[in-house]
Amino acid sequence: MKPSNEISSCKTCVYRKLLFDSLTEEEYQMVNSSRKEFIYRRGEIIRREGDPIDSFLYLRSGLIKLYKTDRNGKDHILSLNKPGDFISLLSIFSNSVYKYSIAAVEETKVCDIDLVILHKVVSTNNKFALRVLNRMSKVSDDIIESQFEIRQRQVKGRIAFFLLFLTNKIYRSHEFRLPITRREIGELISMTTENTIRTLSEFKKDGIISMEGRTINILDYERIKGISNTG
Amino acid sequence: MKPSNEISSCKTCVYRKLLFDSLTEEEYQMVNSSRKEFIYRRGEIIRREGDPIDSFLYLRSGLIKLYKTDRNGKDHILSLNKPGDFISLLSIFSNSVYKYSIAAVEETKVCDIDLVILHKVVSTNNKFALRVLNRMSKVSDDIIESQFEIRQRQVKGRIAFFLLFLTNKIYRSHEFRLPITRREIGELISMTTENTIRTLSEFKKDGIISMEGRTINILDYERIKGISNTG
DNA sequence: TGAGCGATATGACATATATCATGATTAGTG
DNA sequence: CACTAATCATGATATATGTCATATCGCTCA
Repeated sequence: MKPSNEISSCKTCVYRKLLFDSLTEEEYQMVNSSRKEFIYRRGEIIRREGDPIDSFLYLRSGLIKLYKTDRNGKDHILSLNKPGDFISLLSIFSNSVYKYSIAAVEETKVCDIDLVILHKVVSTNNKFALRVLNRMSKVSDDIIESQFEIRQRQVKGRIAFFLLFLTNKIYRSHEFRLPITRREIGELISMTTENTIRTLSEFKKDGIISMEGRTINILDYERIKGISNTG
Repeated sequence: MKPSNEISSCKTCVYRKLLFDSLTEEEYQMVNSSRKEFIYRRGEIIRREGDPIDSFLYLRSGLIKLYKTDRNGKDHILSLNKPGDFISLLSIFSNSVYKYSIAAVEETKVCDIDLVILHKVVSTNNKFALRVLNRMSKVSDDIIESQFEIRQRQVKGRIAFFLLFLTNKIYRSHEFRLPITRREIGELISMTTENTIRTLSEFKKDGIISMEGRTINILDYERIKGISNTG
């Protein structure tokens, strides 16, 4: 991890209207001056489960995973998050600790705002507080929702669901590079690495996707949708 | 569902200190006067997924389940909640709709506070707002946590985990009546009714629990803990 | 009070998924 | 550039779990 040298500000941030457009000039100055920016490379851990929450994290670019490690040392990925999502969960209001770990799955730029500053702004600007709240609760809602979707499917349906997730939510394209290893896909949808690989190979053999290493092309979108809906 | 006739107030509520002790007399009057109380019997649906959120619900006595119905009509229970837990999720701040259904699994008394009133108090009393926020985020945190615990175990471990949950979190006793059917247990821990029944029977045959209909007695707590930790 | 339905129970069998083994390929690193 | 370790890949087999069938029990309500 290293500090970013890029000159930037919340004002020019593309995600500004998601969050900061309700701040007064003074509030904005407070937030922006306390703000640090960090760059993490693929694999780097941004926060560990149990770390104290002392800042408000905001994903500027890249892709991260939220995950928890179980008692056997096996990781379970809760969600993949892209810019615009909040990383810090609601726990930041209870001044608690992280309930899961956060790692970069590709080069990722993170904004870091001191929690004391954020609290100050939140307590004086009601509109902003509500905005923060909304964005944050979305993260947990999404986790619960996707876990629900995963647990009602079996292997093929889960893989299909995951491919649709990448197609529609992450890349908005039928062609993309898998951002995570097959092992991580397994950790995300609760199945073994072997079965993940096997199922992707099967999809390829059946001609509904093409696959060259990490590069995937959704050839038969409707068929994948069908598998996601029935498997 | 029927209105409760019991004379009660937030002031004398046993859960008062969890939430209402930071209200001024005036705020308290506002909340308490808008407050309605309802009683639901076992099986009654309190809210359905998709219902608009127009009130703040608070569980006074009884036990409820939060659940979602999948595309095949199968229910998946997200959590069992007891008094002191908040039913309304954070979505109440975005004035949205329920993301899951809520049903009573035993006779349950629910306090219902008009959302407009709650918003008013929240926007003027910061301490209260934070309190509400904390209690509400706990519900989603708990759901995510328990789903994580379930998904890392297999059948026996899940049943053992569920028995420990009832023992430690719900009844605080080694002897209790199962609040839900075997089918619902399956819906909670993602397994079939048959396997749920089989596993409970096996635990009984092995002498680690006694079981007479819905009445369970944890005979060998350490053994169950062991199964929960390794299975 | 008894007809009927859901819950509990259990066995036989089918199937999904995990595990283990073994190579080939790829990516990172000195 | 070569070495090492991770990733990807696939088959054989074991195991966990689901499915289907059938029976009893015990409510609930007409």
